[in-house]
Amino acid sequence: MKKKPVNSMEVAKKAGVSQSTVSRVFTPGSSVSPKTRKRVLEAARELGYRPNALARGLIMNKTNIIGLAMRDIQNPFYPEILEKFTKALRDNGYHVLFVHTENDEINQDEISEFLEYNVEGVIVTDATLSPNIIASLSSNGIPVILFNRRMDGLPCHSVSCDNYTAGKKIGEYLYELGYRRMAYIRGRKNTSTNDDRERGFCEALMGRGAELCIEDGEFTYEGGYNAALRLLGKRERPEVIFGANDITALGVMDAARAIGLSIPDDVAVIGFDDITMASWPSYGLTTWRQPVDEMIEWTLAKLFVEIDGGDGKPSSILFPGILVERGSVKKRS
Amino acid sequence: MKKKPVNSMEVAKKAGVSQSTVSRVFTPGSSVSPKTRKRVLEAARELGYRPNALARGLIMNKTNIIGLAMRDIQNPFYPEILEKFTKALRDNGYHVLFVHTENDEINQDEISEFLEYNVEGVIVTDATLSPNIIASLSSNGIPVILFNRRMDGLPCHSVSCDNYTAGKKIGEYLYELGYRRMAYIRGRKNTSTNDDRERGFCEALMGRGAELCIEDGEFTYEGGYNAALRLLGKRERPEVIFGANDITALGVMDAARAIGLSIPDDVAVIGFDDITMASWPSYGLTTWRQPVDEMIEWTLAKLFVEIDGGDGKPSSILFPGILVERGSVKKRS
DNA sequence: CTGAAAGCGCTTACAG
DNA sequence: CTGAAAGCGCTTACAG
Repeated sequence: MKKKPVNSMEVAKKAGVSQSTVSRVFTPGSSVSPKTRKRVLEAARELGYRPNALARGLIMNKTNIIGLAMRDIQNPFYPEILEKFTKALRDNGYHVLFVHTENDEINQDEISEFLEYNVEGVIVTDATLSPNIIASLSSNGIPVILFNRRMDGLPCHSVSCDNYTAGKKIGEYLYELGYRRMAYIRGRKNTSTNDDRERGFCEALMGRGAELCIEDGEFTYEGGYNAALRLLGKRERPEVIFGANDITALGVMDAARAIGLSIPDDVAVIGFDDITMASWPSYGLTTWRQPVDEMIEWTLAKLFVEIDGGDGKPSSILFPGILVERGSVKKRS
Repeated sequence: MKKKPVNSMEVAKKAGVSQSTVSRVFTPGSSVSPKTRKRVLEAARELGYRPNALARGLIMNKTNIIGLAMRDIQNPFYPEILEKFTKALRDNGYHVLFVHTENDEINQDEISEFLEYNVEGVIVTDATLSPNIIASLSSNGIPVILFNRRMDGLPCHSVSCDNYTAGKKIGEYLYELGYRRMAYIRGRKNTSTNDDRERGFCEALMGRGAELCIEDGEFTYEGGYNAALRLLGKRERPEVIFGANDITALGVMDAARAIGLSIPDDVAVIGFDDITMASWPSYGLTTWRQPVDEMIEWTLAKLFVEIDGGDGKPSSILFPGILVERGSVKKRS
């Protein structure tokens, strides 16, 4: 059913000029006389002409496409990220080739797509790339930016919240509030977001005489819910549970309530991310806010510099973020 | 910083064959001797060659790109849709050019992107297109499928839940349970999802001696929350509130609780969509489940038929969906 | 300011 | 089975 769209030659004929001239009219910065321009635009409008981005991309070696790979779209943290990236990229004249990654590590097929379509850069939000895949991208001169994942020693950029320090501060915060029996519900292991938060949290507690119990939660609501059930069913249940992200913490809150516990009196809960739902009255979750806007801004700035021929030196940045106190944690009396 | 990727000519030289042969090796169904194929693949692997999808798209007039336009990514209903579409499209060899629409009606710029990149089809989830934009797509032979929006008399396909009948059944269900003072919280007006649900609901109640009060809610949590506050502050508050979608209904539940009302005893709540959160223990929202998988399946089947040269006759389908009873509504005693 | 021509990286008849 | 050549729709030196 696909008809051929009109091309610049047809417009040229109609306007009585050469095809080169038509091309110039649609190339910002080219010199065309106002009269000719008008005639060409007129003809183009009548014919419904639009420059073919593929042909343009081919000859200019510039596609204006950015590859965006995202894994956990169901976690409300990410749709917001996707929306903001898409909007900002469009404002800068770029388009988004969207890939949903199934696993923690983005695979070869998913990357091939980016390579074949000659994307100008790749943003990966919550997945990692194996060193040789990053190499294959960067050997093609395609900048890669890891958003919300940290990978040291690889030829790509990364931006995330300073999860280690945040985890530590959360530990200290809870300790100072009087909590001594704590639990942490992990996200997926081997993700820097989880590991850094976990490490920071553990270190804050070490040698202070606080108990710490750890369960697996997979960064999901169900994971948080089930882990909380296990934790809260113990003889000595934790006084506070730190969920590796907000969606986990929401699961914890619901589990606690389901077995008749009240928050924060029977058990306090703290999360990480500050997704919209954390502030919903049903939850009022105390959490650590990731500075999403700054992180996105940095990502794009870096991306555009690299596309423009930046030095390609891998850089990595951590944004602090901030504790947001709501009702799910209170000072122990 | 962008280096040129290796092209088929370089591979040809290395393998000692013509460029045509290299091309054939990468074109499924072309005849190449096993020996030659092996030599070419070897050379390609060593050089890290990948066929350039843009050049291929240009010559074959087939890009393998589908344009996907989505508006309300923040509504948890849609990330799931996005994930499923992306996955299914990839399984069929297509890639997704993602556009986030800012307004209810998708605008010219957003469509230009699709046109310029020669997408083979367009899926629009929760936005509408003006007739002349649809015309410009279909005159280029690009099939358009509206997902979760109904538009009659336009040259495009549409699939959605039978919102009118569902709204009606919800009205009857509530009536039969003994509810007489009801409220409906609207989604954005002039969206078929809202209008059909509203119309069905109203008609079910008409002439039965039930009261119906309507408030605006914009399909958002905040909208639902605030509308509920208005409704529940009245002298005669409604016995049940129907939120135009689940996220609205969740806002209603939180608002009701915030002012000390219990659900469903003081006020019952019903939603629409059956998003994951509707089944969370904190909510247990009774709602109407949209048959998302079937809707997606139909969309893709139709899309592929059209791409293959279908008749282009606009078709429209409604799936019934089903009532899912949870705890937020109960029989009135 | 404008046109003729080369070339981006491919696919595909057409010969052989 | 394989190669030479044309062509997809553009941009951009190069002349004029």
